[in-house]
Amino acid sequence: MSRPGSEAAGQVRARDDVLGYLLKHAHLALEHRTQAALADVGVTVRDLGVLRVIASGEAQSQQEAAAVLGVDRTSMVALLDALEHQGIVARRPSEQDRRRNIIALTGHGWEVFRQAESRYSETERDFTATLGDAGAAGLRQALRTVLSENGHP
Amino acid sequence: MSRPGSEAAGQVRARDDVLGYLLKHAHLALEHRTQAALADVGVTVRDLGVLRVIASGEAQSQQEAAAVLGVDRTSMVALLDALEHQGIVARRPSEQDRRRNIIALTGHGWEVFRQAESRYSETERDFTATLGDAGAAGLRQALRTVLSENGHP
DNA sequence: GACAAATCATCAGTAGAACTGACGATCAGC
DNA sequence: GCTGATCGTCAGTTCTACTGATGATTTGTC
Repeated sequence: MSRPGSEAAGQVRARDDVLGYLLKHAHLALEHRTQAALADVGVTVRDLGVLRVIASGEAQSQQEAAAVLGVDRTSMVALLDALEHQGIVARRPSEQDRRRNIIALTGHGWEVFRQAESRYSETERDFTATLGDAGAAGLRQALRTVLSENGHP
Repeated sequence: MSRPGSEAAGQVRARDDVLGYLLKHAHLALEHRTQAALADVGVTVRDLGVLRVIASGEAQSQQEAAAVLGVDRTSMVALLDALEHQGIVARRPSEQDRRRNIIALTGHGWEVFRQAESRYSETERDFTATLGDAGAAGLRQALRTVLSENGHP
């Protein structure tokens, strides 16, 4: 049991043993490096996430994209407004359901996406370099496992 | 090379292969579960982080705590204001340097911390249950490695 | 076919956290 | 003793997230 006082420190878990801390800061560090790598492509990390779900076909409508990315549907509006204004994505009403907006990459959008994804892959490879290929794959697999076991789509 | 069109999807990396996505959502999922587990203790996830660096002795002053946690020094003021108001932490000016505030847990603060940390540990164990002890340790180690290799204290 | 309920995108307003720039108080170097 | 730097604090700005409402449209029910 922890006692108040200077000797108690040894009984408290060090911060680099706390999974929440490790996940948060690993995410932050990678995001920070990615942001720098994407700077001259003209898109942000958030944008790249949106582009990815559109390009992969995992999402067709705005709400699908929002759900996959875990962002609010109302935030997606502004996010797409900016991308549409840059000529990277285009919205058109669905023919089956005219309430929905089908979002797609423009020709220019594909070029931007290809370039941004290339920069990102490079950054990620660099980020996990010391783990080796097997270690990086193991890390991904472990994260996939905990996510799927904790109610993730 | 990616071509615009419906056949391009297969050539785009799936989202659950993207490390940034995995890290972000794993962090979010754990934070979400922790928040629920801490609800009736009366502290937030952010608070627990602060309590931990104080309890472990990793930080004595406000700025040290802010630096370790990666939060802004100005945000730390409000964070500590709330904890002090709840009687969980106490500020006193350092005797060596009277610009600095030494922050410490009160007796009640230690009790709250002990309880919150216990809830958190349980949540974390549950979160990584399917990985097994070795798998969870491997995940932590991999995260520690990439962090230290990417300029982290 | 007509009506009620649900869904999609949007917008306005609100709340929270991060960051900037400034301030007074204090310390360290010269 | 003076100058420059550091610590905690505060005010103001920005960014994101979330709530609640709206209009347009679809789906289900009678």
